[in-house]
Amino acid sequence: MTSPSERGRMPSIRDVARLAEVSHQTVSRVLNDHPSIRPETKARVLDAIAVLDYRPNLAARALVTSKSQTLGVLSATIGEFGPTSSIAAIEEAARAEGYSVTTLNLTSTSPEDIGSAVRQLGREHVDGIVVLAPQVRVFHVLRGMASTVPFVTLQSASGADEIGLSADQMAGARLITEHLIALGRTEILHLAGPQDWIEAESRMRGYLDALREADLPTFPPIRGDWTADFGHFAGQELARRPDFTAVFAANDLMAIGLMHGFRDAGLRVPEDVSVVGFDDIPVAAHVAPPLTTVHQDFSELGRRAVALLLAQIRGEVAPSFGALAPVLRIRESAVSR
Amino acid sequence: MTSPSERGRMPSIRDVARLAEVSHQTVSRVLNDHPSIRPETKARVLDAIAVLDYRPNLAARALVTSKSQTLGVLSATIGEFGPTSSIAAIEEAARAEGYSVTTLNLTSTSPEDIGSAVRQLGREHVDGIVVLAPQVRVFHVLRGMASTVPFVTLQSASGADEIGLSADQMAGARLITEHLIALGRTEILHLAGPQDWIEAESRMRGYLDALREADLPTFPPIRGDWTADFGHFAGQELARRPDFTAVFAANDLMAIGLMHGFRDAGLRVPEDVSVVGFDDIPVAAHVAPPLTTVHQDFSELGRRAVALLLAQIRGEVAPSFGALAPVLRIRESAVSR
DNA sequence: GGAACCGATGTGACCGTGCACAACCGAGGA
DNA sequence: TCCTCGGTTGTGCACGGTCACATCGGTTCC
Repeated sequence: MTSPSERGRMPSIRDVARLAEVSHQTVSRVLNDHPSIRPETKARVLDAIAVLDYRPNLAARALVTSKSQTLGVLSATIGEFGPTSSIAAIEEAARAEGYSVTTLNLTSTSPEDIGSAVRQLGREHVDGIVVLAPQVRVFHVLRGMASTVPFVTLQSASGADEIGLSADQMAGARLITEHLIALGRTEILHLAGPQDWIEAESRMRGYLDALREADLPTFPPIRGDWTADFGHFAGQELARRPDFTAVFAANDLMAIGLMHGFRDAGLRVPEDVSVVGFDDIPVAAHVAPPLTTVHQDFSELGRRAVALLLAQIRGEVAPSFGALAPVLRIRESAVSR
Repeated sequence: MTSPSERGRMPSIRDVARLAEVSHQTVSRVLNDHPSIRPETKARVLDAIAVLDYRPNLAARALVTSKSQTLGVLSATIGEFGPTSSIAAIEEAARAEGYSVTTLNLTSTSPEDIGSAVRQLGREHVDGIVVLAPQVRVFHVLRGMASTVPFVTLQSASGADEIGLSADQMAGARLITEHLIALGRTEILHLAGPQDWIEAESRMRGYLDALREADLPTFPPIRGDWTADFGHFAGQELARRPDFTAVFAANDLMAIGLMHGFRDAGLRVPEDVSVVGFDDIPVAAHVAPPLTTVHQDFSELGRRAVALLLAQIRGEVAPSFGALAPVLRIRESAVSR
């Protein structure tokens, strides 16, 4: 004849109720901050909770409410600095609001894989999803899914009507291209990101706009894959046709690789060729020469994503954020001729 | 008079049972691959599942089995390359085994915060925890908690009796220090990681052992904080007392900052001072000069962590892994005098 | 003075699954 | 023929919460 609490089980709401000499429902009310509970009763229940070291069973709660207090993060980026910082911020912001976070890394961006990833998160009953999958394709798949789960993407597509938010990539790209122009560089190449990426497109458009506005010649952009290795390769190749005086690389990693390639080929950065990047990763300030780039506040981006998603989940009006202003970080990899 | 499945609810195991004309228990058996089910019955159930697009409710399952099929990742590292790669690998390996992953980033490593983080994961009923919190202190707190949840740490403490695994840091540090010695560098400084970090200690010991074995003078190590900014600062300071010909920095970020500092002070790397790092982050090959360092297989580490943890959860014998052999990546930041 | 109402609490059902146990059936051995 | 046994299936309950509704005592208002 042992009581439930003696059988080695975790204490349940009913064990607490027994100890506090109230009904299990009263305990539930205390847990959920129900308004009409006498302070005295509440205190007794809280005591019992403390004595038994009771913790609510989230699975049971999820079962009956069909809300898991969990957010999903769908990521299609391979451990780069930016997305990683955002994810950390998302996680922190979510925890602060009482949500836990489960991440799902996409290894491919085929529609089937995206679909099954979203379904998997659905199966886990996440209350909402933050998507860090900056490929245009992913975006379309998601919109087509008409999923029942609310979601937010960290990258906005071209249209302003999208549910998404992002630093203003285009403005940043424009800013840094104009910086190169102001330095007197007129033959400016662009080492772009992969075709499918939303951010790659925005940065390229910012670059093109700036050049056009200044009546400067544009060159067909080189398509890269974001990696330093590719930048290195591109640098070696480009050095053979030195018909340019500056390169805007779509991210810092490629910019650093690019400088390496130029070095290999005997081109001097910044004197012969100025190089600028995008993102302001932690090493950007310390490479040789220190990289002029555009700083992005990835953490703030993550926090905003959570705020937006939670508003959507709770049916509140979404807070409106202005685009995150990009900041130019002028260092030494670009100088006037 | 509507059936449950018409009320807009998700189909349950009983809806499937009704359609397949079996009991709900039979459906449950099919879902769990129970051996004694007639193939014909099983087929009928599977049909019904497909027709209704039924998905098991994980919350209900977690409630009754008190297993969540979820692994927790406790991380105390701020978005560095290594841990991030490991986490991605952990996530992938866990998903492959049918587990989902929830991450929890520690902002402080005070015993209270660690305790509450572990409790939080416990509340979420994770089946096991992977700890990427390389501080000695965290290790002690965890051991003291006698938590009921199985866990694995990605960094082993000094004792070999610990549940943990790691690349062989000491061997890697030794390897690269010996490389410097072989190059004829005899006055070798060490820019170490923070006092509390297990990996910082191992790398330092590897360094000290190698020097001692070669009968070379050791210098009191400089304590850094892993960041490139600190490396930069240290480089400028060290340049004032050039009584050394090489520096082994405990990670690549600090090594890169260090080279920057030396450059600022007019010291030539590698001619005047050779610099080596640890980790082999993606930019290491592309900075100027390309950084000689020790390569670590962070992904493999993550996979092994999951294998070990799952074995522990399932009560199987843990697979025994040899220490992950570190690999020297010889580049140009260290040369013979 | 009684009805209506409100705050504080209790009662029972229900969420969707897995487990223990029972029941049934056909085969095989005594 | 009867009993045993193992494969196959069904019945009822438990898991730990929340929700809808009932209850009860005390005010308020007419």
